[in-house]
Amino acid sequence: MNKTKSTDASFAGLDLAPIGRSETLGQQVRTQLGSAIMAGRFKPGQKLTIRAVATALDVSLTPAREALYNLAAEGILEMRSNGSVYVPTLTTERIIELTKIRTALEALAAREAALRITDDDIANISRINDLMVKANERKDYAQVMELNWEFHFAIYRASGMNELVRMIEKRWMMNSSYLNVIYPRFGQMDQGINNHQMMVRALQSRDPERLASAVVIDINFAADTLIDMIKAQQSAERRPKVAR
Amino acid sequence: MNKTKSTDASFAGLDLAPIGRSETLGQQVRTQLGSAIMAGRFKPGQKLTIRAVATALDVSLTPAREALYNLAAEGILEMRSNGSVYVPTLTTERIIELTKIRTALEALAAREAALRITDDDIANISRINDLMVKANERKDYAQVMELNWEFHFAIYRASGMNELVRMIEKRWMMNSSYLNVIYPRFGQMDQGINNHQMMVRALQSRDPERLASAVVIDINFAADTLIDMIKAQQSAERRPKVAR
DNA sequence: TCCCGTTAAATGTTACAACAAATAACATTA
DNA sequence: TAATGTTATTTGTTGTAACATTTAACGGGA
Repeated sequence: MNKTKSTDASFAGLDLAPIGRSETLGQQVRTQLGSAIMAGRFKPGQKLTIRAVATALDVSLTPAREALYNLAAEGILEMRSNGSVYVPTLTTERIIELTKIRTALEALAAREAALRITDDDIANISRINDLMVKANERKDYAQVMELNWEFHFAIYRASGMNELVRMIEKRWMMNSSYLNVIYPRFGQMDQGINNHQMMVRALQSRDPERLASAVVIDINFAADTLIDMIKAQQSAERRPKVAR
Repeated sequence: MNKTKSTDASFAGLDLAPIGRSETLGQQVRTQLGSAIMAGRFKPGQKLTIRAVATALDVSLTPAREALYNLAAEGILEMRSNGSVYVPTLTTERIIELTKIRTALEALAAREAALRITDDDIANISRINDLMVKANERKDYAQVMELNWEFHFAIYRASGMNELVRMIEKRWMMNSSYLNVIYPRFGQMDQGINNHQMMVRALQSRDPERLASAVVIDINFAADTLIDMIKAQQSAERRPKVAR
């Protein structure tokens, strides 16, 4: 009946942290590439070769390949039939599909979050939003993008559904190579700010449906502007009047 | 103005298929493991070591590791901190979360499918359902499970959303290690048959909401029975009156 | 100039060996 | 007998080399 687990009493109050066993090289490479992608530091369509990654991060082919192929397996990078890995390119059709999927997932997360969120969480989220408004006023769009990320995921994490949050994260990463496309024209972000205030109010009233529809509006708005910009960029590339 | 693509006319009517360049070993291993998982040939919690896979399929460690880790990256297998890969175990809480996600994704696929499905598709789906009813009558439950898979995915594919279909496939694979748990008690599958007929009728009327709610009912029903069985199995394991 | 075949370079694939870490098996002691 | 320390075995990690394939560069001929 008695558990034989011998928790030596002399180690009771010491509160020792488990030794920080370092991640494997493959995981470290994966992390580095992941945050580079999230920060939009790769261009859409860019080719990521195994050897380039390996030499850039000073590891051998094995961990570089592992990281690259895992990212591809997760759908964050795209692997073509010749084995090369690319930063995905977004066509209009693909954006439409991704947006529908995001809508379904993030609306679910929002509904669950509205039921479970604490007052502290709401205060924190509201604070993030204020910071984002200020960053927008001083036109620090890189900061705006980062705070936007934090704002949304603070809400989604409140759902308590970790697997769902991970899935949403991946969808966001699929878009983030287009961050640099979006930056310049973010002056009209006022609409986005409006959406966020709707979300905060919905949180305060803890109304699942209201929050969900606010999230859906925000997603669709972002998708529409992204489509506009991609179209604008494409037509600009088609007629390069001024040679570079 | 004229495209310079030289499609040699002498190869016009020949209809030659592209040379079947064999997949890489890693992909083949991945495929084999995938179908073994789908068929429920691994037990929940089972450990899949790199070397075991490598020797079983007669390849070196490299492709075996690649396949295993990709499956883990996709969320189909579970990787623990020591680097070992396991067939995931489903707790009740996890099933509840997965079910909510499945509901969101498959309802979306159903709605889109109802708008796009052709008469031929409907006829085919109805035929699959008939085969499934017959298989159920002759208690060929392995066949029932396979036809159930075909039935659902024939609908989802009609949505035209490939990415979404892939996501749903992964969710199904997460459950399929429990197929062997489900087989024995599938006599009460009659309810499931009922659900399918609701889905077929909704397809025929091309009513998105009706189809979506039928799908949701089916998913929740399956999840409930799975939870029941897991609980029953656990309590059976807790008191092993008869020694093995 | 453009097409085509040839050659060279780049890149992905795989096996293997050496190493490190985790786990299991064993022996020892209280 | 149960806890603990020790050893052996298993298993994951990573670099390297050899190989196969793809892609780029080159050059002759129509």
